[in-house]
Amino acid sequence: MRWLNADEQRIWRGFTTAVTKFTEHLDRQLQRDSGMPVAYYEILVALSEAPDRSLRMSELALVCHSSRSRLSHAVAKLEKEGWVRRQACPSDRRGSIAVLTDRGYAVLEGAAPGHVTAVREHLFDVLTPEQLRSLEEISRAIDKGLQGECAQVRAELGEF
Amino acid sequence: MRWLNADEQRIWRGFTTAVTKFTEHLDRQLQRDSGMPVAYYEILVALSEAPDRSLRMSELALVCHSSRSRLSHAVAKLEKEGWVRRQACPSDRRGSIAVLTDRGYAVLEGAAPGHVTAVREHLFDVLTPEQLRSLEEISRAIDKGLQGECAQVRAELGEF
DNA sequence: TCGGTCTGGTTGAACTCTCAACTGAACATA
DNA sequence: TATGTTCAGTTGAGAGTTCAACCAGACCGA
Repeated sequence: MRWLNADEQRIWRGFTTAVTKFTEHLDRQLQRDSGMPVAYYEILVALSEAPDRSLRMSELALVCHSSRSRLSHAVAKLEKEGWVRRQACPSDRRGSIAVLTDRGYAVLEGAAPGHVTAVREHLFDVLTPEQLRSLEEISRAIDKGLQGECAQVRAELGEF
Repeated sequence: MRWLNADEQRIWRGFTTAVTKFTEHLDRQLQRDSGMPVAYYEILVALSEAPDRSLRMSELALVCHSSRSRLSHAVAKLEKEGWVRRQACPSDRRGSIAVLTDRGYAVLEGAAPGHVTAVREHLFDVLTPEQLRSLEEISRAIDKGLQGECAQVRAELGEF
């Protein structure tokens, strides 16, 4: 087994530090200004972009990179807030369809500007166009390298 | 306020997707193979690298980019496992020093190879040297752009 | 049509994290 | 020495996540 050498360690720690701080900042901003965690925001976004502002739970889980369980709990909470409602799936009686309510849409409209601003300020404004191109490639490479794993998890646990 | 354009959205989503999948993979691997979340692993690493394998709680929080509260809960758990113990700080009676036990060190030795392998497989092995250099710069830029925010949070909440 | 298996989704318990409140010690000032 | 403030760390409650167990409907071969 090969350890990380000094260069690799520096890169690794720099990367995790940046990602940790960045995601925590976004989470804190959204929680403070709109009272919801990023995970819930992403559910609302996914629904808002779907036809009829609705998606089956399994589709939604896929889009949000969320486990079924997590999504189920989250949608339960969002439903209690009145931002989402669930309705039966006509074609498959096992299925359940999450629908973004008007109130949910309004909340999303209120939350989006602050969130987008935070993303812009701390990602797009601090990187050069060249670095952004590079970041896209890097993301794609990491994602691709993870395909196998995720498929395996899906197979083993019926998750994702 | 400026929304993200199509290019920016593609980059943004690619980035969050990659980061989410990557960190979840690491967390799952460590939890499955060594029964601990990455956050706890990082505490053990930080202690193992400190002189006498010990650090004051506040130092440890700083190194781990963790809030005092989170760290306190985490160390309580690690103490219950017998991987860490707390002792009084001689120079400041408010202080508390976390010490990595031999058992804790052994657990870390057992967990490290799998974790490092996962990091290598899904980060260093999928990126070119050029991309790694670029990633380091990108991380540094993001981190730097967040300095102000973190200082502000520190000031407001006495956290970090 | 029956039984077995797979799939979509939910649930509860255990765990981790966050936030705010709190304790006790240090420090500064009068 | 008394008082107010700051600092280190802990605690408990509430919120979100994970994991495993579960239910019910769909699917499939005999």
